[in-house]
Amino acid sequence: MNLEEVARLSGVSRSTVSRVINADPRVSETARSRVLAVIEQHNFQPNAAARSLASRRTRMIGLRIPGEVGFIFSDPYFPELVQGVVDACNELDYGLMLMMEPENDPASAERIYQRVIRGRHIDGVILSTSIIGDPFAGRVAVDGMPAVMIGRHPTLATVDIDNRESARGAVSHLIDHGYRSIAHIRGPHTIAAANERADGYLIALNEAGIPIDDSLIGQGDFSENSGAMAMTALLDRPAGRPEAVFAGSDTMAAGALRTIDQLGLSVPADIAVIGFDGLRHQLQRHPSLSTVSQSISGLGRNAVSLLIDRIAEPDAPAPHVYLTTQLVLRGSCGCGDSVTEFASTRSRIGSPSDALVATADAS
Amino acid sequence: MNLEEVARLSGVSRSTVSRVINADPRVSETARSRVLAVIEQHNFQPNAAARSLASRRTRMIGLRIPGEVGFIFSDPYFPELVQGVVDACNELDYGLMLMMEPENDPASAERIYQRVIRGRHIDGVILSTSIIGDPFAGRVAVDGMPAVMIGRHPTLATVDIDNRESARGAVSHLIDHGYRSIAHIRGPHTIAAANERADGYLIALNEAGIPIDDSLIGQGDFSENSGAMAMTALLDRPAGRPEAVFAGSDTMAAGALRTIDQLGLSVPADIAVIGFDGLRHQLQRHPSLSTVSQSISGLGRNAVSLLIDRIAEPDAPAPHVYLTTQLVLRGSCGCGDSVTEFASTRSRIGSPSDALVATADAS
DNA sequence: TTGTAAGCGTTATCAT
DNA sequence: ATGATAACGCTTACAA
Repeated sequence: MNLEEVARLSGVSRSTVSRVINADPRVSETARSRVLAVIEQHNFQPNAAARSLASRRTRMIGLRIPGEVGFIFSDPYFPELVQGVVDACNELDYGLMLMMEPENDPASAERIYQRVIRGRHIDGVILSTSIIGDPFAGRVAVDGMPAVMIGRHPTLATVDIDNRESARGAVSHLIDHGYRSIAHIRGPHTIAAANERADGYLIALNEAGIPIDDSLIGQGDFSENSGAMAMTALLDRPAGRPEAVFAGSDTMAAGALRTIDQLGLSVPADIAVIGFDGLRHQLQRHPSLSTVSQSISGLGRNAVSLLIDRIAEPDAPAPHVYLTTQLVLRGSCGCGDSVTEFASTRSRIGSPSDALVATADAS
Repeated sequence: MNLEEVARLSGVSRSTVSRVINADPRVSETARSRVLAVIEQHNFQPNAAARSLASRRTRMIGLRIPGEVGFIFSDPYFPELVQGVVDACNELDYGLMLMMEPENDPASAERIYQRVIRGRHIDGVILSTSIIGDPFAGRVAVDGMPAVMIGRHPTLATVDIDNRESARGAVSHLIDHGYRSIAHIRGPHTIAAANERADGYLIALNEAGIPIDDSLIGQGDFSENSGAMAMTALLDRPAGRPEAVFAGSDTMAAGALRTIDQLGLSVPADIAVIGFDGLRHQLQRHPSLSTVSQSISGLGRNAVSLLIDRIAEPDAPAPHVYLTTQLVLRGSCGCGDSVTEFASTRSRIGSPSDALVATADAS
């Protein structure tokens, strides 16, 4: 069954059937209803490849998760992101192609790139994490593939949160509690968001006139285990254990809490903890985790709608959208448990508050 | 740049270029090298839609995760499955389309089905979870879409583990420890694997002559929280707390352990715990979780390769493949921590050991 | 409002 | 081994 046959059965031309299917207003009611009846009766569905070939649009977008993030298993970040992207795709009748490169296989990554991007399997692509030095973002621009970065990028359209200001706020809050020896468990230097959060940590200390102590900065990779190990090192410092720790993600915070528990220390009495992400998961424990909450699925949804816009108007200026975050105060930072106060960064289109990202016009 | 132009630049016909691209042996070395040079030079990549239209194959497969599983966030099962599927797709140069239905929106689910399956966006589909009464599996067969079920199904090709035998083994092990009051935290009745694991639990008790006590069977939904709540109820039983609990998933076991911790009870002294899945994640805690370990990514990889086979030979008999599981004994069941013994179910093609699944010929 | 006809960029068949 | 040429099933001017 194809357009031709539907046309024959409804006594109209192929073009008219095509118009009906594509909701073209230039069709008479009688023709439309006849065609729709035939379509209904035969449960006809137009062939995707033929549509794509003729219209030069596939109604598919890609979600690219870089090979550098080997922590997909241990961090609920990606499942939540995918959920947001999928939901938006479903609403807009777009298909989603998952592009995950193998971790250490550039040849394979290149094959995937060629087939999917240059072969025009998709109309546009969402890049999920700003990796320092990642060539992918530059290439899609060269190949004329519409793209949206979740994270920061000077020329691509972006959806992001203000990582630096959010982190600064969290650490300032710890300082307000009276803590002065505040540690940070940071993510990889190759991931932009990790650097921005570390920047926010430094800024907050500077603002309070607290000297920076490098031994208070632990290195993690966003996995729970790395958080636990970094915490172990921080508690072993010759200079003594810190009064508080700001973890670059809730998952690393969970690891830190595990270490703290195992050593028989208590939170927040012995050491206060604040995380970053606002994963539902971390609500369960006692005391529950204070954190910078962001809507990860919201990032995904916004990225999709932005991308669809850009597919329609590839030459419009690339917008940079920033979503709000909330500082959610619960038990682990020293606030009474079940207390929830909010301090929001502003949601806006433009540049983050510190104006470090190259700006672009709003859409 | 298209085939035509490559042909012109290499001084051959379009057909020859097509043959080169598709590794057709009937091309002279001279022609092949000339064509390859031009392709290389212009970085040519054939258009996916045109290929699909002419060849009637898209080189894309779908992974369908049913809307019934609302627990995607809280369970690392799906990320790991996706990883296995993606890896296999990458190796075989197939693209992966994610199909996740919204939870309570049949109309939207239907739209997705029509567009993707009937519109022939994909060459085949992997169905990720056997849901009782789910019409999807039946429909793909009707629509002539090759499919592989991860789980059980009478007519479709399947990749699965022997849930019942694995669960029986785990519970038998608890019985061997001397426990007689053994609880089970089970998954939803709509999910086949949950029922099979519950069956295994009952069988093990029967074999040992231990009477079934319904109050020892807690209901969960595979989320950590549901495990915690079920455990709370089990510990509150008027008949007293059980000596051991077999959880239908590691995630629910983690919830149960949380409850046990919070009540100040200790594992395995006060209560022994065995989980199911073998998530890396659960290795970290003390005592670490004894569990039935399965290779979730292996299920995904096998499903892909099986699916590709079926796309090539849709009329071959549908194989049922069973992967091994291991009973991994660590601290939580009462075995000394760091002790690891293995009891494997056998990996095989055919029917599970209890022969409850309709059999099919091996491929 | 409708139909005609020319693509879209491949693959596949059939000669040569 | 190579080249014409006809599909593949749709969209989209352009005509009517």
